[in-house]
Amino acid sequence: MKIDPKNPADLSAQIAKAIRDAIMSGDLLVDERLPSEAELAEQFEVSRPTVREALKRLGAQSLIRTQRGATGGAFVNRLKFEDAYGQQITTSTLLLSMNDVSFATACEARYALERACAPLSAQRRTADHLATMRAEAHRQSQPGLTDEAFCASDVAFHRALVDAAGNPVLSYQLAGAVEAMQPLMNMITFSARSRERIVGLHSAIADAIELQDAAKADALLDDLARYTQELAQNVISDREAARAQS
Amino acid sequence: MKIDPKNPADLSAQIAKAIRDAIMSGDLLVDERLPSEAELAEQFEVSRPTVREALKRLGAQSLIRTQRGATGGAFVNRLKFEDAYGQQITTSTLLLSMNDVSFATACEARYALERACAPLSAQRRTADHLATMRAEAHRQSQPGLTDEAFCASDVAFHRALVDAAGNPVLSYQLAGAVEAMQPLMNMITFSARSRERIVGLHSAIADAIELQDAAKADALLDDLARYTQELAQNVISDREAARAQS
DNA sequence: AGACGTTTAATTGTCTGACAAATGAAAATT
DNA sequence: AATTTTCATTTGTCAGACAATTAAACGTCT
Repeated sequence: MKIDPKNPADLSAQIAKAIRDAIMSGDLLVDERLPSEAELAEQFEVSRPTVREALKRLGAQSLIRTQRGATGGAFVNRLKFEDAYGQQITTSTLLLSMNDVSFATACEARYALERACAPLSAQRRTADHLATMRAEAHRQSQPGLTDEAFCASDVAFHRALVDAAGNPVLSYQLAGAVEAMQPLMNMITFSARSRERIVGLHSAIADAIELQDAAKADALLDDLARYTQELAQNVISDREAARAQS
Repeated sequence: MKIDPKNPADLSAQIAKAIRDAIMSGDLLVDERLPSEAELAEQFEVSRPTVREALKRLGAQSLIRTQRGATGGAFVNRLKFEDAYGQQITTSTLLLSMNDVSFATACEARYALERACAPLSAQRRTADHLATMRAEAHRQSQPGLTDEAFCASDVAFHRALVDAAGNPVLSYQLAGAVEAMQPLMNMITFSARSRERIVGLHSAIADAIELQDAAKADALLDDLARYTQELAQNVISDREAARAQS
């Protein structure tokens, strides 16, 4: 973990890579303490600020945590699912917004992934998950709700559906897809009529999950996906019409 | 983008957050140049090393890129799917290895996600994707292959299957799940007999995708998932038996 | 005037040395 | 023995400096 070619640029990146590799290969174990910044500087034959830049890079990926004081230092961090959620959501959100990903593409991906969870969710759903889904469906039926609040509740509903699968890996993978969709969803204005239909589908999905009817849940998610696409298509058409008129 | 409470610790983290928020909110556009490190230091009323630590954090997330020279500086980076792949894979790999995620859980997630792609892949597969799948299946049938090479080819096969769906968001989400499985897959030693069966399933999957038979592909993936779980279970059982004996 | 080499200014990358703040352990005191 | 004080270690921050890189501005020659 100490090879640095004589390329005197990107030193901090090279050091970060060396330490990252050591962590990923198991050379450094969870909660193990790294040498102090001064020692690392000596080992790598660089200055302390350079070492610090490398450590900050690793900190940004939640690979290490630092603590001040006598027994402090940098420690290999046990990467938690909740830490990874945040990073995944940031990355996914930026990916969608910076690459001109169409609503259709993102929506297709989201519902494809959710439908992958549905059979497992139907099989393993607990009372907790069902209660959350029903509570969110009920909230969505309140009249005074803003579009943003409606979307947020929609995300919460689908999160509960995904979490019901009882597979943290799936929950993690889908967190990004579902949450990153929210900015795109916010462009849709939901009429009372469309809200009614969505809430109806949500309730039906909750019913199917409760009855452990995976095929029904799958079909309903397919309906919901189609309807969401339809709503988005209308928004896009309206905009183009308005632009043609002006 | 310049609020810093008088808390004189974690300054670089606060600055990184401020800039990150500015990027995510659209205040800073893609390819826009940030102020120079010296100007940022002045704006935030901190020293240049502190600013640099903040920039390194953002660089680690591929949110900015830096360039030296007269017209250089830090620029808001257009986050590419390929950049995000790498981060997702490191994060997913560490998540699995550091959280005692069982092979069964990871495997279940992986195949659930792949089965979500299958219908789309069947619908949109190109000659390229089919050729890759068949080439990898053929490679897997070579006798002299090491277990690692077999696994790597397995990953390539499934990557092609996922990419055939023609949805970059899906490809991105699944890259982590599929690649992060590889270290876990490597614990399995594949006998000639089990390889034969896997290759057979792979070929059959390629056939189903070529014929655009989504139901068949789904059923075959289910078979493959079950068989993989069975192989892993055997490895685990053998180990426990060996431990009990010693 | 145009092509080509040179200088120059701006910017990042790195280094040195220093001090402040936090923190736990050891030492001193009650 | 319990509590307080001191102290060493480590991270967090700062100031100033120099090297390396890069493109634009400038000058020179044809």
